[in-house]
Amino acid sequence: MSQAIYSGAIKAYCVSDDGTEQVTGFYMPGEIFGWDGIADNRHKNTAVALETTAVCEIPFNKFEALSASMPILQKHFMQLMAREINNDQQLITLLGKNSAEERIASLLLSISDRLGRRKLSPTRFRLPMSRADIGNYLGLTVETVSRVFSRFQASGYIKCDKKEVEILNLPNLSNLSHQCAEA
Amino acid sequence: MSQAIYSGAIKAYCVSDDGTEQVTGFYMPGEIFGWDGIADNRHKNTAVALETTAVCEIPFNKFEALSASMPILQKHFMQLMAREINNDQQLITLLGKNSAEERIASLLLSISDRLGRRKLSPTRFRLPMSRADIGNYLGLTVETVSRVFSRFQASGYIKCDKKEVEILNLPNLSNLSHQCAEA
DNA sequence: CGCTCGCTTGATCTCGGTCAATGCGTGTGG
DNA sequence: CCACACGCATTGACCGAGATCAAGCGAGCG
Repeated sequence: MSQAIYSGAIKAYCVSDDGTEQVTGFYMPGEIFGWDGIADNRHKNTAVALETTAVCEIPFNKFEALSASMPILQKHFMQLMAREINNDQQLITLLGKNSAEERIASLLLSISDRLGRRKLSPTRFRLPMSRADIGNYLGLTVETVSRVFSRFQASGYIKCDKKEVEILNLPNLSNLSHQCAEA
Repeated sequence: MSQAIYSGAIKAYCVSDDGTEQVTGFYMPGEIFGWDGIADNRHKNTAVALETTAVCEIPFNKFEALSASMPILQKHFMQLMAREINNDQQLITLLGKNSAEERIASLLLSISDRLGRRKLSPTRFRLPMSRADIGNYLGLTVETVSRVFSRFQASGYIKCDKKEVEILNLPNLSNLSHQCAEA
């Protein structure tokens, strides 16, 4: 049914019938993904590890049995699904209303924030995904992603070498991505 | 917790802290919305009726009690939530990868399809929402929405007067919106 | 009657997509 | 060990879809 990530990173994406991929999210340690399969017990989404990754499979039928005896578990899972919905809707806002710079600033801040919660450095990290994945996720081309990274670097917001990123000016970045707080 | 729509139509949207609105969906008779509130028992989303609308409120605590005694109900609701996630991810694809014409074609077809399921005419209907709402939902400006409607009409795909729409060439429209089948 | 609101249409501008070239690290085979 | 290819990232030049600005129009309403 779903999977909890121990270490590493995952990209989730779905392919439409015309063959194009849409990255729907990046998942990092401590996060859970794979809700969509519940709808019809057939995943429309696929997931690939972006680096060496350890996951914990949670089969749906096991979960059903468990939650019958533990109602609190059921509520917890519904909350996690609802959080997924909120995340998606945040992404929808990002794609519908925000510029390339705003989208990438938001992504960087989201990653920073999520790493911070896991007690990892929120200002120095390695992006697990490629520029192409970022572009796909944010509805941009590789070239635009690359240009924005360069521009951010020129402005002194970040320092980055390929996937290695250091956030230098967090306030300015979050100023760019005036989005609601991460769920 | 959530609401089932008897008649009329609803637009759901959320406002970010900078005050901008993002329409996250249109809901029609027989559909259910309001999942997001489960995450923290506080809705980030708001809903307004677009026309005279009758809804049925489903409070979360009632639901919890019910589903404890009826496990099948719980599964059913999780499936509905998962469908919501799938819908959102379809919208994400639409916003990230598709042109203005493709987005609007998809919306028209989605409405057509959903009306058809309720045994209403899938080719002649009245759009319950304004051009501005459509634009907000699809990440477009009012002007672009209006222009695309005009272009579709010029191409003989649809006939429309303000909110009254008739689909003349369904194959061509679905050709435009080469998207995966609605969940 | 005059006002506002929603919709349409036109003119212009701009952000980001497209096309193309280059660099760079890595793996592979001679 | 070197040559080459391949994937990924960067950068530049150009172009176009859609945003922005502006004007006009019909319908509803005080």
